[in-house]
Amino acid sequence: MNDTPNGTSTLNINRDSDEPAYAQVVRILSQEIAEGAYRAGAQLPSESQLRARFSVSGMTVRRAINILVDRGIISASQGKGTFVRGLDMREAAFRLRERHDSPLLGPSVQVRLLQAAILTADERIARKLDISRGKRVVYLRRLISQPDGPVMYHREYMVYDPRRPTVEAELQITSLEGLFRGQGGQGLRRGDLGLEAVALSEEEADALQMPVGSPALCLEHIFYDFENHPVAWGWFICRADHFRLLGRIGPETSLGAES
Amino acid sequence: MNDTPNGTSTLNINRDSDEPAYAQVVRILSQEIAEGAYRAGAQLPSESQLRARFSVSGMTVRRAINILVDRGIISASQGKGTFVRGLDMREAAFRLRERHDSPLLGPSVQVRLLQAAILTADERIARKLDISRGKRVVYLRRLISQPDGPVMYHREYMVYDPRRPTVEAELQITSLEGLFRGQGGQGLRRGDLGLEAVALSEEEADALQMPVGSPALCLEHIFYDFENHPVAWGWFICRADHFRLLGRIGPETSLGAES
DNA sequence: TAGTGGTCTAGACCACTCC
DNA sequence: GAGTGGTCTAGACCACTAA
Repeated sequence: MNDTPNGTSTLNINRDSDEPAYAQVVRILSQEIAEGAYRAGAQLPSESQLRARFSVSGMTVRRAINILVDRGIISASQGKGTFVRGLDMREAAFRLRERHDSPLLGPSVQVRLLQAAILTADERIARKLDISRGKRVVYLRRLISQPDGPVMYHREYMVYDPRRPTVEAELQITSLEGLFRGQGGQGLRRGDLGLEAVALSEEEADALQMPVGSPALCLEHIFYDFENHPVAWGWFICRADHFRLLGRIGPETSLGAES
Repeated sequence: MNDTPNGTSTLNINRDSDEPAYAQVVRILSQEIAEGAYRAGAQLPSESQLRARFSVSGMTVRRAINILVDRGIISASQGKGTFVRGLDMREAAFRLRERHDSPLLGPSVQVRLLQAAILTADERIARKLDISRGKRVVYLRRLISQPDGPVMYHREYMVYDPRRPTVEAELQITSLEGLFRGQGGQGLRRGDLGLEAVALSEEEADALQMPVGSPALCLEHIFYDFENHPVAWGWFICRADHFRLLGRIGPETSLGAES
C-alpha cells in the first residue's frame, strides 16, 4: 500500500477479480478523485508511479488514463503530466429520458400513422431536403401514445424515390423502437438532431390533447444517405411533462464507456 | 491493397503521417462504414484480418476497435465478431449550444446578481438539499444578458455554511464562464443536471422581458460535495429562441474522443 | 538531461461461439 | 477444435517539458 496526498492508505487491484485490471485502475482512480484525494488541478502520479503502485504494465495504466481523459475527469499533456479537471457545465451531455421512469420503448407504446401523403416540396422542405422546389415528397404524420394518452406527435418529409425501399419500410413501423432504431435505417449514413423548447401550435395541441401554447420539446431530425444527401426531415413534438433530459458532470461511480 | 465487399480497393495507413496508426485505422474504417462499404449489421473483418491489412500489431487494431465501439459505430461480441450498428436515436447525446452561433461564453455576456439573501429552507428546498426544514440557506438570483437583452434567468439555493468558501466564491462570479466552470467548483465532486421544456412564469417572464407562457428551457442542477451531500440546487431558465441542443448519430468524420 | 506522456510491437493467455 | 474477441506484458522508441 502506498500513500495518497491526504495520507490515507490506498487501494490496489485484485488480480483474482473478474474485473479487468485497466477497469479496476479506472475505478480506483475515479474513486480517489471523487473522494478528494486529488483535488481539481492537482497532478496525478506519473505513469511509471502508477505502474509500480498497481503492478501492471505501461499499456494497462495507459489505457486507464485514456479512459479517464475520455470521460473528462482528467487532462493529460505531454511532458508535463496528468491533472484532475474541475466541473465544467459546458461539457455536459444530455440524454433523452422519459419522465416517471416509465418505459419509453416497449409494447405499451403505440405508434399510429395518422396520414401518409405525397406532396410537392415548398421552399422550406426543398431547402431542408436539398431538392428543387416542386419535387414530390412523402409526408407522414404519426401519433405516439402511452396507455394514458398521446405523448409525442411526429411529422416527417421524405424524398420520394420509388427505387428506395426506405419509404415502404417506414410505413410499416408500428413501434417507437422501430422508429428510433431506424428500421428504414438501412441505407442511412448519419443523422443530425436538434432539440429546443417550443409552445404547442393549434395542430399539435389538438393531436396531443393539450392546451394551445403548452410547453413541449421539439426534437428535429435530418437523416442522410451514404452520398450525404438528406433523405428525411422531421420532428417529434414531445409533451414537456413526459420527457426530460438527464446529464451529469464529474466522475461516474458506475461503469460507463470502455476503451 | 485488399478488397472490400463492394469491390473498391481499400486505403491503408501511412506510417510517415503524424496521425497515429490507431487513429488512422479508426478514420479509415469509419469512412468505409460511412460510405457503405460495410452496411448496418454486416460483420467487419476479424482482428487478425485487420492486423494483416493494416500491418499493425494486435494492440493497435484492438485500440481502434475499442474507439469505434465507444462511439457506438460498431458492436463487438466475444467469440462472434464485430458488427456495424445502424442508427439509433435512443443513443443520441445532446450538447447545449447557443443559437445563431453567437458566443455563449465571452466578454459580451454579462452576469448580474439580482439578489442575495439568507432564507430558511421550506419543504421543497430541504428535500433537494437533504437538510432539515428551517435550516438557513443562501438564495441567489442572477440575470445573464447579451447585448441585445437578457437570455437566462438563474435561481439557486446553497446550504449556508460559514466555514465553506463556496458561497463567497459564488458571489464574486461575474461571467457565465465562471458560473459554468464552477469557480466554487473547488470542493465540489459532481453535478446532476436535468433539462426540460417549461412555460415562463410571471416572475421569469418579467426578468427575461418576454410574454408570460413563452417556451423556455429549464436547466436544473444539483452539485454535491465530496461526502456526496448536496451543496447547491438551482436552475437556469433559458429563452427558447436563444438556446438549442445539438446531437448527431452515426459515424463522425471529424475527430472525437480518443482512447 | 531527466522525467513526462504517447505510440507501438510480438506474442502470450483466456473466454466465448459455432461447427 | 478452429476462429473470434478481450486482456496483458515487457520493453522499445518518440516527442515534449522543464530545470
